[in-house]
Amino acid sequence: MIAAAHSTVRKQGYAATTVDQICAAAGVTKGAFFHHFASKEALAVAAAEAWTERARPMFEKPPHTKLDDPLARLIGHIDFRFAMLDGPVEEFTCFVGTMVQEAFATSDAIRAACEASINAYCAALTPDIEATMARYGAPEDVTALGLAQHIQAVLQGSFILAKTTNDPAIARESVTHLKRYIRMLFAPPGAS
Amino acid sequence: MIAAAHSTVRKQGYAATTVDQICAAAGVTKGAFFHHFASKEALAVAAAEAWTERARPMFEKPPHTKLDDPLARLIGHIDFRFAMLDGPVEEFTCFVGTMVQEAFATSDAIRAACEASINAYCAALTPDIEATMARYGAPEDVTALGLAQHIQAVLQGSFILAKTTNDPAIARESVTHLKRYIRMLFAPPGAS
DNA sequence: GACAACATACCAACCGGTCGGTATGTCAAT
DNA sequence: ATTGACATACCGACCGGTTGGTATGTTGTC
Repeated sequence: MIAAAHSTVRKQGYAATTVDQICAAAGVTKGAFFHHFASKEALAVAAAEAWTERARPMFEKPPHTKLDDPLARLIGHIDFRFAMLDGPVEEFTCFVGTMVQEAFATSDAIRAACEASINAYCAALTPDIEATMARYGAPEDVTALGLAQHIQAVLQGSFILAKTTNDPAIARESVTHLKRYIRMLFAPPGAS
Repeated sequence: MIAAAHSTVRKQGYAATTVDQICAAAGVTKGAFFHHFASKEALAVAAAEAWTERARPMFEKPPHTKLDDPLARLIGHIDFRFAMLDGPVEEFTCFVGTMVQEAFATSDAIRAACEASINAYCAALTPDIEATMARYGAPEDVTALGLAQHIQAVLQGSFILAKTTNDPAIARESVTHLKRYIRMLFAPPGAS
């Protein structure tokens, strides 16, 4: 049911997704749904938490996570996210990013759950950024968490652009700019 | 009615916004609504087109548009967008960005209207970027339109982050990174 | 008197959520 | 080994309210 919510909401948004649709997609009845979740909102919260878990392997599995240089790991992560920007738009966009757009002002429970999921992503990115900053230096007002949030912002924004064109190409362009920014940020001054 | 749609959709999303709500906010009856618009979807398309017009003064009015240096105009625009990131989240976020998230897969008319609005924004930004590239140079695979789209992506992404925290601060951080990126991109090589 | 610009009343479909009931255990006392 | 008390998981018909949209009436203007 949570998986059904993920795919349906990513395609249609939260409000347009009905409980019946989720039930049909998950192959359960409405009785089963309300046995496990107190409300549609409760499912949304649970699905946001599950989304965090679903994203975790991204920081553990790929080969680039084993590299020695923290900057190489960071660039490797960007490349990894770049490679994900392929195929139908609704298969690489972010569930919590989609949902929080509709719910931030109407359901604080959903908003907070989405915030926690985004925070977890940024927190997972922070150690490598910190190590990179320690090794390569960085402008004074750059913080590891702030840069992690900027990476997240570029990804979320690229998803929106991809939705407007219904094509991942425009999203890849933006992530390429992000990669160049990070390279420049940590390049020794004066390098071409 | 279009103004009512703008504010209501920005706060609640498209699907959660009812025709009755828009009528109430605009102070008209349902009869008047369906006299002017064939459907809720038709209003959405009209509202997306109106959004483009509403954004236009942004490229003509502010003082920075009169500067001689194209890079200064570009940075001035980023500063201008930065300054907008203040107050309640639903008052600076993007109507078409919010709407396309929900409608890209279910209504191609709305998706196309949102795409046109975003395109208009990027096209308005492109001349200054082109002039900047001509004067200051740029990496080979950078295009003016691509950079304009990246700017748009960062803004859209920062809106989403602001929605998760219900606070503009996180969005300003991201735009600060964007500004630094543009500065670095067009800085003479070897400058600190 | 024709026509645009509304207002009012209404409708069928749909929505989230409820409710009585059933099937299948589990576990302890007999 | 049987029984009764209770818990969990689930079913699907049903409900009150809401939704986008329509049909019909009214009013002011050229």
